[in-house]
This record gives sequence, structure tokens and C-alpha cells, in this order.
Amino acid sequence: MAAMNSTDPHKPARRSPSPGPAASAAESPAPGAAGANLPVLRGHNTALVLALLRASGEEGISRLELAERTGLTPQAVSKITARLRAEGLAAEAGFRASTGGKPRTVLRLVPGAAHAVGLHLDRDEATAVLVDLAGRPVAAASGPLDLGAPPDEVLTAAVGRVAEVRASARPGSAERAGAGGPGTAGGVLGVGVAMPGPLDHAAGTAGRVTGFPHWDGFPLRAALAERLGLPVALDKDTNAAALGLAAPGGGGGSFAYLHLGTGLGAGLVLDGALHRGARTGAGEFGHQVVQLDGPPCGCGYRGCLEATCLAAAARGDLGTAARVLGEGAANLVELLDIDRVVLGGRTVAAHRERFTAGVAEVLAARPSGRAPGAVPVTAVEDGTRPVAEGAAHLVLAPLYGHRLR
Amino acid sequence: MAAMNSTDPHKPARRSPSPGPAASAAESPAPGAAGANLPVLRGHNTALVLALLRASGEEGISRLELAERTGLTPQAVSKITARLRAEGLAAEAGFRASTGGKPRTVLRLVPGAAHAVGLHLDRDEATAVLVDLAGRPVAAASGPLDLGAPPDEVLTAAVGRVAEVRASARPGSAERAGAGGPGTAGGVLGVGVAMPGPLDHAAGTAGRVTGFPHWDGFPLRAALAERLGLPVALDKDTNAAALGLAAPGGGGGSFAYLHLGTGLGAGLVLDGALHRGARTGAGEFGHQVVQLDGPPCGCGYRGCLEATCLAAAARGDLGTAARVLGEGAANLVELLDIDRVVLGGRTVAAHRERFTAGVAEVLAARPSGRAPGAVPVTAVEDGTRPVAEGAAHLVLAPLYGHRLR
DNA sequence: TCCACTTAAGCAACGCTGTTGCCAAACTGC
DNA sequence: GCAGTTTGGCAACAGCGTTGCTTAAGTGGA
Repeated sequence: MAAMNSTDPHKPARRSPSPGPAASAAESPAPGAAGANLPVLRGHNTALVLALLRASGEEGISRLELAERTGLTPQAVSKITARLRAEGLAAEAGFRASTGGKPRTVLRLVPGAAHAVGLHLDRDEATAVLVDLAGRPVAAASGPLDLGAPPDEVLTAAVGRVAEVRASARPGSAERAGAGGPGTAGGVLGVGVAMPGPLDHAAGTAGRVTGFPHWDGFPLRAALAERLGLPVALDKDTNAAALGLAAPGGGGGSFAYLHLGTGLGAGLVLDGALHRGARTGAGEFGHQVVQLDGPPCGCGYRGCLEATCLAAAARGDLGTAARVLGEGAANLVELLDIDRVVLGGRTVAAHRERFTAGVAEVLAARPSGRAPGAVPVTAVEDGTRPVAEGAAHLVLAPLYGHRLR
Repeated sequence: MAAMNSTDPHKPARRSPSPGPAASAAESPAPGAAGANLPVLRGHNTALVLALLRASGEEGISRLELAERTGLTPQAVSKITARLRAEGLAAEAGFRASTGGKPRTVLRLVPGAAHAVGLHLDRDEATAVLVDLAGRPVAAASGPLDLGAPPDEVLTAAVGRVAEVRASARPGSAERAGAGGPGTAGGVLGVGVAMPGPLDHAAGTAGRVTGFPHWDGFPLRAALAERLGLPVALDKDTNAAALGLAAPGGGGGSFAYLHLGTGLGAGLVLDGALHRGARTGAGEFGHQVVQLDGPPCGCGYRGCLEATCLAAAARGDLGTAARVLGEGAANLVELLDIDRVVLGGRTVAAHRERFTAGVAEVLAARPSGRAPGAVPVTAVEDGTRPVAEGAAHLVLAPLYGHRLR
């Protein structure tokens, strides 16, 4: 269902219009530079419209509004939305009130037209989530995992979780079973995988996950893609969570996700795009030094955020932990002009109010020129799976292709 | 000379192909979203080719190499380069050695085809530089300035400096005097203005420059554009310097410029694009807290980098100053996965070796997983004007239009 | 009830983009 | 001197968004 490339089954396009998720790396002729041709142009505009449709949610959006927001002519929007409707990705859904003429037709995304799987491989647990085009979870499965086991075992467990969510959602997803190419079995576009860093998102290889050095250099993306027969994208857990949590905002803002679990990490969405750095090294938040010659940290250095903050949390001193985290967050907010901060991870989950309040307090105390409260601080909702859901966004994000320029 | 829009004098395009520098803000129909049409497509590819031509420098680059690097077909590259040659922006310059067939024709940017002015308004001095398309300075002028004076006086001084550099370069720039539209008098595309923050680069307004609150909200860009009759772009001094210093690299790397002057600021180029933040607030490096409950800072907080580092420098303790700066730099490098660090500013200029060595030492000492020396640390050359030259890049950068996606 | 007016949306023709197919030019090597 | 290889341009083409115009579907006053 809803194969993205409908018009031209013949002649393999030099570049796919809507970038297939996670084909990535070693795909474009040269690193960095990307010339654009008509398919790319079309894919860009299609993605733009799709993104606006998603952002409009239940309320929907009219063709003319799409034209205004994109800067395209109404006729171009009509053509694009016609294609999307033909592919089943969008549908008409009622009318706006008339303003003296023909009322505007409301268009909405058809969330069930395609799905993506998000897979979170944590140290002791594997969680898979099936989400629809709107990013809403429709099925989930989780089970124990030992990241210290041989890769082959971990792969088998991962494939099992993915199969579970695909199976559990199979009955409900049969809207128009035909149409789709053979690759998009069951309407699943691909699988996004999130795991603890370090790793290389471009190459799709794992790194020396703390405690489990045997992962170093393992081509996880390629291995999983082969076993699953689906495109796979790999990224750090914090990056995935940041991508997913920033998605509703849609626009071009800057956003930080701070994760307090075994370690302390960050995911950064800057100007609407996930910032990973050339080596997927960005977001190393835990070893920011906030106390020159401070207490020793497990990393061998002194005065790291992680050492100070997690030590305080471990001994039950939540006030100090929150305050120290707040100082780190404030550094980050000021350095990068961040709009919004979200906290997550097991340590935060147990005391959401304490941490959000503590961090917000430090942000307000800094004489940075921003009005107090200008940077909202929240924590992830209980019972949600920000990392697994965010991982699915590794697959979805390219569909809403994040911008020209 | 070398008007960018050669083909269609008739019918005012809805959007200009190569984005006129610094028209910015309130230009696109909606904030954030940007639909693309054929002129945009053409502009994008033209900018891409122009960027590769610039990056190739004296050595030049062949059409086929351009095709490989951009992913465009050779024929498309031929068309694009033909346009650039017709406009005088590029020229053939010899041949490569044959590899068994017709030798490749080498193309080069014609640096003199257009110029840009960079203007640095510092607290006590105004510096203007005229640079060519390659970013090389061809004329400079500077004189005293009192940023505390009324805006009108400052404007007059600024206009004077700009006029000086334009006049001093007039005789040499007359290659093909005709052709150019009336707007591009003397081949100057626009003026980039850099000044101390805070300010709003999108609106083009100044902020409460420390010590001179009367600048708050002053529409500097509009005022200068009117007086000069040229497009004007406004940004923070550190941002301008970062943009200019990162330019030679060209590619999509991440880069940080750290400025030690009256205060301590940073300019960040992430994934090849200047990161300013929604409020031009990014780069507030001086008040990163590196010492919880540390010595009081002028900003009212405690333990800021600026307080610790500049205080040490002021009392002659360069070792401590460099080390503290290094810790701040290391935080930034690890958080953002930075590739290269450049130091600048008066305090650094006096002791370049001490600071670069000190910072590099801290970077190497951090147990971050990067190999020691993996992040080069350098200082700006004596006698250069990184901020003024970088300001000119505020005008040039859009020509080399920084990328689709 | 009718009719003038307004607004939305689609059809058809069009201009311009990069692409494809083909051919001429230019050099190497036998 | 000729075969082979490589470069680069000309011409025709497919497909993108745009323009001009028509049709659909409402409102509101006579």
C-alpha cells in the first residue's frame, strides 16, 4: 500500500524522489554536495506538503493554506495533493466555513497509509513500536535483552520484537491491501533502531557500547536490514528520542532532550534538524565539565556533570541533582539558543516534578537576557516510550524531508 | 558587471534564482517552510557549482569533476558552467593531462567578477574590507568609532568606511564595466555588517550592546541599506568571524570560533551552516558555568567561563586562562562533535602559542574517545581582520547557497 | 426566486529545468 | 595514419511548477 513512487515503474530513477529512508551513506556520488534535478524538486515539495498535513493533525488543512505556507501556487498544491490522494496518503475531510464563496476543502493525512517500526535496544531490554504516518504508536512489544550477548543473539531477539509488532497490527492495517510494491509488505516503510552510543549513524555501525566492547564496528544496520528485508536506520538512543519529541513542533526550532539513565546524554535538534556531528558524537552531555577540578568521574576526568549529578541522585539528594542538571542544561540553552527542553530517563521518571522544577529554576536564575520561563522544561510522560517511538521517526523524518536550505 | 540574473530581464520572477543576499526576513510567504520551483532549483545547482569552483581555488576543476561531485549529469554541468562563463563568473583556464582521450578543460572562478564589503563595527573602531568572490581582501579601511555615540553618527562613520574601500578599489575592478544592472554599481553585491551582540540577524536590528543600551531595537540593517543603496546583512561579530574562517573548508564540517576580547564569545558553524538560533542568541560562550558556585562574574552569576578565564588573563596567569578556556572549548567540542577550533581576539593575539597549546592540551586530556590532536586548534593570523572579512561572507555565503537538505 | 458576486479548484498550454541520445573534437597509442 | 578513448556540445525530450481560463459551489441583495 501507498508505495511512494507511483508514477514511474519504468526506468530506474537516478535518485529516488522521496528519499528512501536509511539507504543513506555511500549513496550520493560525493559526500556533502547534492545537485538537484526534477525528481528531487518534486520530492522536496511533496515532503513539504506532507509535513504540513501531518502538522495539521486532526484539524486538517486546506489547499490554499498549503499554498500560502509553502509559497507554491495553488495549482501546484492541487497537483501535489492529487498525487498524495491517489497514493492514499492524504484524503479530503470536510469543508471549512465559507467566507463568501466556495468553501475550502479540508485535507488530512491518512495516518494508516503507511507505518514505521521503532526499535529500542537498551542494555537489558528490547522494545519495538509500530507507529503510523502521524507518529502515533499502534502496537508495541518488549522483552528482556542482553546487550552483552553475541550480536547474533541480539539480532534474533530484535527481529523477533519487530515481527511481533508487525503481526499484532496486521489485521487492522488492511485498508487497501493491493497497490503497494513488493518491498512495502504490510505498509511498513522501514525500521529505525536506537541504541546506546557511541556508534556511527552514517555507516550504520555500532561502537564500543560502555561495557560491551565486542560491538565495536559491528555493521548492525546492514545485518538487520538483511534479516528483516526492510530499510534500517541506526542512531543513538538520545538522538532518536530528540527527533521524536521534537516532531510535533514541526518547525525550525531548536530543542534539547536530556536523558538521565545509566549515563547522562543529550539529543539536539537545531533549526529543525537533528544535529549528530560527523561522527555521531554530538550530544555527549554527561562529561561536560561544570566543576573545575571537581570530584572524579568514571571516565577518568574530574568535575563532569554526570559524576556530580548522578552521584547526588544516587544518594537521594534530588535537589542538588536537579540543580546541577539545570546548570548543564542552562549552559546548553545559552550556547545554542535552545527553545525547549525535555527531560527523560529512569532517574527523571521517578521524580518528574522535582527535576523539571529544579532545571527550570536554574534557567530562570541565569541572567541571560531571556525572560524567565521563556524556555519551557518538561519531562516525558509516564508510560511512554520516547526512544522507541523516536526511533520510528528515523524512518518517518525523511518522508517529511527536512528542508531546502 | 556579472549580474546574477542574466536570462530574464522581463517578468519579475516570484523568487529570485540565486537568493539576493540579505533581502532576508519577511521575504518568503511563511516562516520556516519553503516550496521550491524551477528558479529555485536552478539557483541551488548554480550555487553548488559556484561553491565547488571557489573551493577549487587556483587549481581549478573540470566539468566532469563537477558532475561527479554534484551528482548532476555532465550535460547539466556544461549548461550551468556555460551560463556562469557568459556572466563572467567563471572562465576556462587550461587543461588537465590527458588520460587517453580528450583532456579535461579546467574551469576557475573569476574572483574579480563581483565583490562584497565586510564592515566590522567594534566598540572603538570601524573596519571595512572589500573582498572578491573568492573571499580575498582587495582593499581595507579603518578608523576610530564610538559605538556609544548616537546611531546617526555611527551610521555616517560606517558609510564613510564603506565608501573608502569602494573608492580605493575602483580603478582595478574595471574588467567589463558594462552588463551589470544599476543595482550592482562597482560590482559590489552587498555589505555584511558585524557588531557585538546581542542583536537580531533576522530582523536586522541591534540589541542592548553591553554599555550602550540606546542601540536596543535600532533597525541598523534597514538604515544602512537605505544610506548605502546596497543590500545589507547584519550579524554578531563572532558569527561573522566563524563564517569567514570556516569558508575555506567549504564542506559540511562543524567548526567553532572562540573570541577573547572584551568578553568571551563563540561562533558556531555546524554541518556547514552557521548556527545562530532563532534569536541570534547562539554562541553565548562566556557565561557557560564551569565552576559551580565559583567566583562571581560581572553578569551576576557565579563560575562563568568569562569570569574565570579573563580574570586569570588579566592578572597575567596565562596558563590558567588557557586551561580554563580549554575546558570550555572541550565541553563545546564534545557536546557538538566539532572538527576544528580557531581562537581569536585581542587577548589571544598577544599570546597565540600559549593559548592554542593550552587549549589543545585540555582537548587531548579529555577521555572522550577522540584521538589526541584529532581536533586542530589554531589562532587567527596576526594582522588579519577575521571579523570584517567574515562579515563580507555574510553577503557571499548565499551565493554559494548552503545546500538542499 | 433569481442573479450578481466571491472564492475554490481543476484543465490545458506553456516555459524552463535537468536528462537522454547522438555526434564532433581532441588526444593517446599501436 | 588509424583505432580507440575521453571530453563536451547540440537537439529532442520528459516532467516540474506556472499561467490563463473555465467550472463548481457557496453568499447575499433585489
